[in-house]
Formats: sequence, C-alpha cells, structure tokens
Amino acid sequence: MKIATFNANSVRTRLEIIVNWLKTEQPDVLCLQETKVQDKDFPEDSFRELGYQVVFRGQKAYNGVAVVSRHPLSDIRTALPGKEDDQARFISATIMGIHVINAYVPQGVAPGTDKFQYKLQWLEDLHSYLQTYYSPDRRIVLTGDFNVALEDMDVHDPAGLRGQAGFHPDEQAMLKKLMGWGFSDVFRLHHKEGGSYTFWDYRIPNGFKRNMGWRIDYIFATRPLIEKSIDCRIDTRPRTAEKPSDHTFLVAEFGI
DNA sequence: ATGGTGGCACCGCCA
Repeated sequence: MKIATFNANSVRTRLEIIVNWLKTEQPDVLCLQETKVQDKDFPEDSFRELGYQVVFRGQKAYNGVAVVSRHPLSDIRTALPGKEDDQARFISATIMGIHVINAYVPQGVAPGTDKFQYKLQWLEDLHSYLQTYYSPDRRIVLTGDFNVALEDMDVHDPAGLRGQAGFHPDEQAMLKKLMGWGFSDVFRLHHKEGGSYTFWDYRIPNGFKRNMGWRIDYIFATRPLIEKSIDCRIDTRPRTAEKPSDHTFLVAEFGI
C-alpha cells in the first residue's frame, strides 16, 4: 500500500506533473493540497483516465484538497463536523480499510496575527475531532501540508527562523500534542538525519539549489500501520520540471 | 537587501 502527498499549488497548473507522477509511481492513494480550484472546474477526467477515482473539495482561488485513489473510497468527509462552511482544508475517506485524512493546515503568516491564532485553533480542532470520533487502535493515516517544521533539523536555518510562522514553539507544541494522540512521523522513522526538506520558498533565490528548505509536509500513521511501515521518501522531481512546485511529493509504503 | 516568486483573481491577496 503506497500513500503519497503533494501540495500542488494549483492542480490545473501542475496537472501534467501530477499525471506523470501517477503513471510512474502508481501509488494507491495521493493526497493533494492547495488545488486552488472550485469543484465545478476540478480536472476529474484526467484522473479517471488513469484508473483513479478522486474526491475533492475546493473554493475559489485559495486552499482546496483532494484524495486520489485506485481503490473505492467510502466514509467520505469534506470538512470537520460543524465546520462545513469553513475554508477547504480537510478531506478524509476510508480506502482499503485505512482511514486517510488529508489536511492543509493554515500557513499562519506571523505570530500575534488572527491568522496565526486560526492556525493554532485549526490544529486543536483536528485533535479534538480525532479524540471524539476515532481511536489510535485503528489504521489511520494523517497526511498533508502542516506548515510546521517540528525540529531544528527540519529547517535550513533554525536560529534565523525560530519564532516565525512555520517554526514557532506554539505551533510545534500543538502539532506534537496532536501527534501524541497516536501518530508517528513515518519519514522520520526511516531517516534519522536532518537536512531533508519538502518545501522551498519561491522567494529565496536559488533556494532549492542551496537546499534552503523546510520539512513541513508529513505522513503520520497510527501504530497498526507503523508496524507495517516499509519505507518513506521525498521525491524532488517536481522541483526540476518545467513548472516547478514549491513542495515535493512525499510517499510512504506499507506492507499491506 | 525587512526584499524575493508564483498562482489566482482582479486592480490585491495569499502563500
């Protein structure tokens, strides 16, 4: 079972990259964030032609999430309960007995702003949701763009970035609290050294070449899946394509 | 250097 995540930064602009990646990698599940497309304009056929089904929830210009799957999806939820009118940042489905939650955590802008508070609240709401509706005894994958680097080894300049949105102790504590519910970081399970990133800011000149990145995309899994975890890797190919993305694909393989 | 680029929708916002 191969499960992947990718912040697309527009699914329509990045469609060719995504389609080629699906053809090459043949994952069972791909979670997309920042699709930036309303549901009526989602390029559903491009996925169907490859033998994939797709569920999505978008909005105009911003946010938007999708789950692409080779297998039937059930138990589909496009928002947290009671948050149906909120920004399109959550979608979940059960696939082959695994409950897959795809999250696009708010970026947060800067500490002290309303958006930063919204980010912390969003993470807390997700934690509460899991506590109320799920048990860590189940096979659950929580994946997506969390916009939080957890440790010093997860950013290129920990001293310089500390305290900024994406590398702030309050966010790190909140995400760790959420992980404490019952998740392990699958990439970190297989790679103990730092310097591996999933995101490079467009605004830093040659940031990718100089490896000035952040590891803010994750695949988290509960214990029953961690026991079956075979590998997890970062695929930087979208960075070298014609329309490079600011994020990479992250893919995990489970022996089930 | 308090900048920079990129996507979408509009004449700025968000990342």
